Amino acid sequence: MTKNKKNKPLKDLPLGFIDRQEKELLVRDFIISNIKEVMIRYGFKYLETPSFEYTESIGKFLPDKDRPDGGVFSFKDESKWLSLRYDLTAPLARYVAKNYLEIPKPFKRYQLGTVWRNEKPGPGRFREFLQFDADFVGTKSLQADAELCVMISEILEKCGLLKSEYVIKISSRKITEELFKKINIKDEQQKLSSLRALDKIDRLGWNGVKQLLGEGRKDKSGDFTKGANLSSKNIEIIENELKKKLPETQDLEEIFKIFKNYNFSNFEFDPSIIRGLEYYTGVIFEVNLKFDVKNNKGQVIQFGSIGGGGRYDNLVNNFGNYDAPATGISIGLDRLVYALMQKKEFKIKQSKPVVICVFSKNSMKEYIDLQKLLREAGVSTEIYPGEGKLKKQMEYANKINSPAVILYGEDEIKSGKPTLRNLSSGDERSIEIKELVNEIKKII
RNA sequence: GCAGCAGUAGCUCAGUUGGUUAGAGCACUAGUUUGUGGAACUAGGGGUCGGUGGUUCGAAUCCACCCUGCUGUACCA
Repeated sequence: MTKNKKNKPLKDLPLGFIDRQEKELLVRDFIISNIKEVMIRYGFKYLETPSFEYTESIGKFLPDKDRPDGGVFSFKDESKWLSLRYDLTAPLARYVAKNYLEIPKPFKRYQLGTVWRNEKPGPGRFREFLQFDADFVGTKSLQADAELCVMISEILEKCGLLKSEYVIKISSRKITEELFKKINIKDEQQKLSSLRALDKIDRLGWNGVKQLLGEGRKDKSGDFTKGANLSSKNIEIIENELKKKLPETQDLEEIFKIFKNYNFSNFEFDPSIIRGLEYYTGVIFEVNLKFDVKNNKGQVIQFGSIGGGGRYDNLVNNFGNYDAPATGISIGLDRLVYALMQKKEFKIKQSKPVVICVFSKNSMKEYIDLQKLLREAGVSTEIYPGEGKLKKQMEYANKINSPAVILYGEDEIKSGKPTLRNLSSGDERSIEIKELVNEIKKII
């Protein structure tokens, strides 16, 4: 405990940023290794792009503002604004536009990377998080869209999920497009707020959504949200259309046929899937987990999707004249980790070294020889990394969940038989050095 | 951004209608066998009671403003 708190730097983290512990990182590593393995088998190229991009390269909306804010972290460098990327799709579009002549067409790439969003964090949602993206650029074939769904399913199942624990929900922007034509909504703003309203079905239900399509909605705290102001007749038409159980657009009919060829059935047609992003043009999908996810207080929370994607045929085009229709998927890895950690199967071994206690600095050579012997045999081992009484060393070993402690004091060194103490049972035995590895392996 | 609620030790919280040096549990440190952890016991460290200003003889407690957090909602290109 330090005195004199005044003028000390803050030990707090900025809003929405967190330290991540080993337990979580190991699960993440496990997922990543599965992703890489699947991506190689599916023939995707591995790409990395920088964290920063010119603001104008990853968002067409900012140039005339003197301060680009609204969701991204930005700063002005010399004369240009730079931003931390907020997703991996915009940088991909930039990459393809920049390297169009060299890359194979179609171009398949996957990427793992941290993205940043300057938004209000929520449970399991942070301002810095890891995303996984896989995309096909330069093809209109729905084979690509279908393969993304099959591929993500394979990854999830490799990670240990059962078919009953997740589902891919599918729809198409063409459905809402035709719907707007049918009820004759032309105002872009009105279309947009209608889409946003529809996007909230899973959370607010049809009741809430209808309020948002109409005049507006008052939430639990008493705050009022203005709606899209559609007529009640039109709202009714929308509801009826979107409650249909069968797809009526050509792209969906086709992709379902492809799923059949893959013998892939773990999907659901759900016309209420919208996806917030404006750039989608066709098939859209969302990956939803079906088991309960709890917060740290043990309450079941509304977890929503862990990712999704869809077809965006015009994004690359924004950079120039290359016509590069594309489709892709993004997964929020940290959210997936958060959910998977709650499943019992995910007890991944953390590092728990055997601790060699230090009795005397004069015996360091002997400790090091033991340590070397054990480490070379593949046993996680450490010499107590400090000084202090045996009691303190035992407390340390206990704290780090060490399986065993080796006592190698003067007497033991003289007789050549270290004492091995099993920390879970408390048993203590004198062991020949050549038997040490075997004995320890029994304990671990 | 908007709305509601909250802010007392590292953590979880108590603090009675404003009244002396602000408390507990856990955690931490040191002891209770100078070679033995997880239990127990003893002692100890650690708080400008989120901040600033005000009301009052007196404020953790009342008032105003600000900051931060939680929840809902919006935004999420």
